[in-house]
Amino acid sequence: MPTPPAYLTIAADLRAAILSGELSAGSKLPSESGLMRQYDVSRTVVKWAVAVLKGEGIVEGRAGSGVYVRDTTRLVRHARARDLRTGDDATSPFARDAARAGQHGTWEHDSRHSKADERIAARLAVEPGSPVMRTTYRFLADDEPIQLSTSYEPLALTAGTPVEWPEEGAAVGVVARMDAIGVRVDEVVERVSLRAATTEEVDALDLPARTFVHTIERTYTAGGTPVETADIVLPGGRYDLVYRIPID
Amino acid sequence: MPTPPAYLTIAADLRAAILSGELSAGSKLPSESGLMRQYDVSRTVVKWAVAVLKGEGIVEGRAGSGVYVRDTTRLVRHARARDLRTGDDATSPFARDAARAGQHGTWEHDSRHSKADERIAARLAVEPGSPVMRTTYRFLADDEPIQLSTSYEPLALTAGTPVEWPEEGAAVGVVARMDAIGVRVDEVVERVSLRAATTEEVDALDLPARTFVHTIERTYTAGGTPVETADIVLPGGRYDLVYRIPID
DNA sequence: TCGAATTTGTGCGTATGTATC
DNA sequence: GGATACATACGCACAAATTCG
Repeated sequence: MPTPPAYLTIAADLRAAILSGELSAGSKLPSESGLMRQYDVSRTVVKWAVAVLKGEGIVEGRAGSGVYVRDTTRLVRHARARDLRTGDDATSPFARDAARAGQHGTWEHDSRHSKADERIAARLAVEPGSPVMRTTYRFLADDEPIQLSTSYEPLALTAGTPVEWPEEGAAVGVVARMDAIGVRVDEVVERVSLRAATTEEVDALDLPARTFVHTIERTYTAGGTPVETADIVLPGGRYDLVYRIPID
Repeated sequence: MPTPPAYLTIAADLRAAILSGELSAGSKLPSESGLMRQYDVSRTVVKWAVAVLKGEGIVEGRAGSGVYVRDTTRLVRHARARDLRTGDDATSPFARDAARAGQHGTWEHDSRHSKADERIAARLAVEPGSPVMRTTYRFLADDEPIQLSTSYEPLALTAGTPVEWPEEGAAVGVVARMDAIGVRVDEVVERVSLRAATTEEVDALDLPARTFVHTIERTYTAGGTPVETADIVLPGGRYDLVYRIPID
């Protein structure tokens, strides 16, 4: 049986200490010098060990200070029919999820007219170049950025109606807004994927470099016709996604 | 404007070449010696650059051979009411997903009586230590392992019935099997999460070391009572998860 | 079959820059 | 300012796996 390399052994030890709670969120790992002495290895080995944990997203290095255990408390994003079918008293699904976690959910948005590129056109079943309402969102929980989203709606559907501008009417949420113009949304499809965060996402979400994100392609349809599609970006390891699907 | 470190520049160059298709799946990256000459840097820098890409799961090193671009074609796992409500002619949801991707889906399983630990007991709403049927699965697409799953059913529900042993009856899938004993499954909840793969998962799924996996906690309920719960493990970056949720 | 060349994996030592305390 | 800590980088060495003549 081959012995594992030293840097993996050290990484495993530190990981176990973190998962057991011995090293809690926010606490500092032993310094590189300390680990060098403790394991009698070179700085190279220590750096590779810590790099493994950084790659797993469970620690974060700060130059001049130390390496710290990241907060792993998870937010939960719920997707279920009941939450989407909102009434007049509704708040947004995001605000509700934040409230469930005891946090205060807010968001910034920016809506403007745009044209569908090939990817969005295919998802909305319109011609490339068709006019769409494009809205970018940045969601904050207790003032920390926690979710990005870019939403597209075909203007052929909403132009001139009271819900043309997503954040300016009384109705909240795609289902309620479409309902207000007589469009009955009856299905939502989400495609969940995983990839490394881009540098833009690292900046916008205040993430450590080289972390992972969940990406969700969400499309609402009414009678088979897409009425909204969105690209949603969530920090990986900070979110659990919960789907509740009725059967029959 | 600070210039990015050399190793990130090299990583970005290689990543761009991969994403653009210039370096296609299965092709070999330039050797470390080649990159050292090309960028006029030390071997250390090249190794850090490649380590970034390994951490992103887009390349894979093979000692003595080279570093290769990983296959990024994605399987799609569908979760929707229509697929779960299977009739007599049904195949498993997994086999159907594989067929959609033009692959041949098979699986191995191992069922045995067991006792619910705390975690499973909470999910099944039974007392810890209660008897359960525990079934482990290993799913293969074209003979390559692609998914792991461990399923638990309370024996209080199924013991002595024709569906006690999940893979031995005529009915396929949880919904159809429960239907056969008069239990009407009406909801499934899935919680999707993300974490680094364990060494066991790396072995069982034939993954390169230190990659990510999606984990899904799935629970079927009938009238609010849990009838089955499962832990599902999928290689990150190889799977897209699609959820289709009816509204109203 | 064998051995040499190549390539990655692991590891040591050192140096400089820069952020933090 | 000085001490400490991490980030980046150079050079070297040997082991292990693979490739290929």
